[in-house]
Amino acid sequence: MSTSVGRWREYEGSDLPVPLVAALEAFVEQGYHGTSVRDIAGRAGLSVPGLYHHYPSKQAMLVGLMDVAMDELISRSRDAEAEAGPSARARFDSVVESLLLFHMYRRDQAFIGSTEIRSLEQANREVYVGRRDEQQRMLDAIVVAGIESGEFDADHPADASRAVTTMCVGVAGWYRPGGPLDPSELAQVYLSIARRIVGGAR
Amino acid sequence: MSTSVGRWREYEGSDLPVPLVAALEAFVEQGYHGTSVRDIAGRAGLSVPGLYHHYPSKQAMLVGLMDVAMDELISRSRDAEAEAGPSARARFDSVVESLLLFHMYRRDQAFIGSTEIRSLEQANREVYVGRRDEQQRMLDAIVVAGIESGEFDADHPADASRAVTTMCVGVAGWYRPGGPLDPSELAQVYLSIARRIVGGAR
Amino acid sequence: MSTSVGRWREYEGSDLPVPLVAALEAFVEQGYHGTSVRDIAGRAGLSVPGLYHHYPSKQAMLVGLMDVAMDELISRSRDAEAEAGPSARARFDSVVESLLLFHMYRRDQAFIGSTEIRSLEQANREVYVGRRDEQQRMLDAIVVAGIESGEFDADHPADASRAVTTMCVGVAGWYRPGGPLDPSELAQVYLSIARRIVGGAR
Amino acid sequence: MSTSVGRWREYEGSDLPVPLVAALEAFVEQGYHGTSVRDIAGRAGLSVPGLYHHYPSKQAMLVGLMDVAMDELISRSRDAEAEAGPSARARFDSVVESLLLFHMYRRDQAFIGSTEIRSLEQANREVYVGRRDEQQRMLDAIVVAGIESGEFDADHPADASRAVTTMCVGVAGWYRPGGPLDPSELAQVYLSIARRIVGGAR
DNA sequence: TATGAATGAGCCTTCATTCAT
DNA sequence: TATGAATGAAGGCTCATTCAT
Repeated sequence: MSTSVGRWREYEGSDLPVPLVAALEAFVEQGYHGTSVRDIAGRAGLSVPGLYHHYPSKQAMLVGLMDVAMDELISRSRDAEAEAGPSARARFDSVVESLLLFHMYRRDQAFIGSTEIRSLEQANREVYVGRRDEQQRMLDAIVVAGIESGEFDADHPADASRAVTTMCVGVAGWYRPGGPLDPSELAQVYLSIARRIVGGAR
Repeated sequence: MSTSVGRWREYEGSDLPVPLVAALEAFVEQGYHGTSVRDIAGRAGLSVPGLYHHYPSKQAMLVGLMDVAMDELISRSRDAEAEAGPSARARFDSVVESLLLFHMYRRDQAFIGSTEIRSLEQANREVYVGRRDEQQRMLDAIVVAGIESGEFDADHPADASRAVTTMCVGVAGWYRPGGPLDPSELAQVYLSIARRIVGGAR
Repeated sequence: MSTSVGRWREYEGSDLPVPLVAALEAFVEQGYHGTSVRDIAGRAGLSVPGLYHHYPSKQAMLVGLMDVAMDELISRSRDAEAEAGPSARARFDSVVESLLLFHMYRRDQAFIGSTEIRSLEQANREVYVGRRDEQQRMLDAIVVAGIESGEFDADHPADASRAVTTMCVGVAGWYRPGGPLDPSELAQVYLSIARRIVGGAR
Repeated sequence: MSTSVGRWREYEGSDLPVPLVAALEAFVEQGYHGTSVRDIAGRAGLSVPGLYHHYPSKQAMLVGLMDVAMDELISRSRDAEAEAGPSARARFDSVVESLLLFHMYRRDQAFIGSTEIRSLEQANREVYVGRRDEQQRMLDAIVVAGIESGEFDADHPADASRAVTTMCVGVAGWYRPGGPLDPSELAQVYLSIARRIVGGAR
């Protein structure tokens, strides 16, 4: 998934293949180990071997799901940062907004991406965690830069950065479309909280 | 689990029965559905029927684990609030500190308490979620009180309160004993972040 | 497969169709039931339906393989016998040599022909076993004739004949090209053993 | 299985556990890969998990079967050789008779032991083939000793020894109890053939 | 002719749970 | 109290085979 700079705020329905949509739904409801391949196949309108024609294993579906989500998350947050220009505050606002939007518009994928890491097999997990940590370091660097430039005044930059990420990821755990605020409004609410966490002049 | 007022900061090893300790370890590593009863029995040094002698089902072990944890969390945070006196800021600090300490000292139980809710059977889940929401409402009320009294200045009290809780719960996802800061030091770091979220004079 | 009289000693590469070569390899390595149609198709460089275009079923491939082998075995041993003239000893030598050569030059086919009989479906098995028994009777008759004529002195003609056949068939179980003796030399070694089994003057 | 010297000729019903008897029957009829665990369980009068309570895998049943058979074969042939005293001819007669009796009285186990080697997993196969080769070397050594002593006059000792073994093993492929000759009579017939193969004075 | 996609049936294995002892 | 033995149901996955294209 790649978005042009400026398009990181725009979301359409995910173009996930039908079997992955089915797997995603099932994993969200029941967890990876609580979901049977038969269940996924049923939701996808396929027979079990029909499903295996597209994915060689249940694990491959989880990996596919998590990879697509991580690709999109990284792509959108990079675009957001690139668009923001050099100021740490602008980059922080842009990246945090992109994280928040992603965790609302891609709620289910984001939820699985944070709760099913332990269900990845060793090798897959290592790759995934590496990418996630890289993503975290992007925000860490912005916070550190903002403190060095005097734009932020957090006492513990790494913890502040982690708290912001935790909050953004947490959104995927409770957000449901159809509430009183739409995603961009909610994003502003949580962005204002995130700004408080890193501090500095407002 | 009940603590006297004033003792909510003190933690000893959990007095969980051996089978629940075994189940807890397994659930943390592999998740509820990824863990077999045989695995739990093996970790507990029991035969499978021996385990069933103590708990009627795997689900009962999960419920037991989550109930014990929620009992302790509620008990400690009530004690913390009671000890703090009437000021919203003092109550906020006390309760948030108690949440943070609990999520470090009872990391595994807290982790399971937040990640395996979907593995609870319907009836058990309803009861548990009710208690969790009640716990959340305790912090919500403090935040609202602080805003009304002018102690806090958060624009969106409910979201601020949820952000604080999310951050505290998130601690259980990454905290490991043996880091550079001990739990009480780390609690101060995150408490300072929580204070920023609700704002107001410092 | 048909050979002119006098050519029963001459072997070229088997002209087995590609899919049967693939099936043969796989059956030798893994057995009939241990081999999947996908495996055969892969070895043959065909898609699965492409393979089914040539053979209607896996069973048909086994039958094809065993029929070709039995055709060739019978054809060659008949030619060998015909060439030998009337003497029982000459016919014995000729037929046994042809058996030995066949089990070396057509080692894999001979191996499958003796180990996968139970994998033939009832009707196919009956036909195949009938042909194999007919082949055995050919050697039996020579041994009996040799005893009646005084050329052989085996005490138990049927058992001697079976022992000779068993030994020849057994060759397909261990012979590998590239050893110190070439097939015609090895055939002489085993022919000398066969002669001892039926006995008589040397 | 261990037999005292002198008892290597005596056979009682094999004391194979019920599940192994069931597996043996099924493997003989259908081959290892052609046999399902359900089939074995059914023959054994057990449910499938009941069967797994006793054996951890289908492969373990095959290994169990082949190990028991090889243990008994080695034990009996060693006893037979020990009993025979120093003469090569006496040792040959004794060992070959023990091989023949074993392949009749333990026909099915011997049959599986020679036809399902390729169904053993790598590691199991290596161990098994090592033991089988060791067993073959026992007969090889006797034949060589007999040639050196002048008791035998085979031209190709290794081939003669292999031919004898092949013949003995082959017996398991066709022998059925209830024929005109009982095992000890049949053993004498085949022993006389084996003697011809190694030759020497009679 | 060739193949991507599909499937009913079945594979080996493990599940949570029970019960006689 | 504890456990060896057992089981119905289900697990992930593969089988031989088919068919629309």
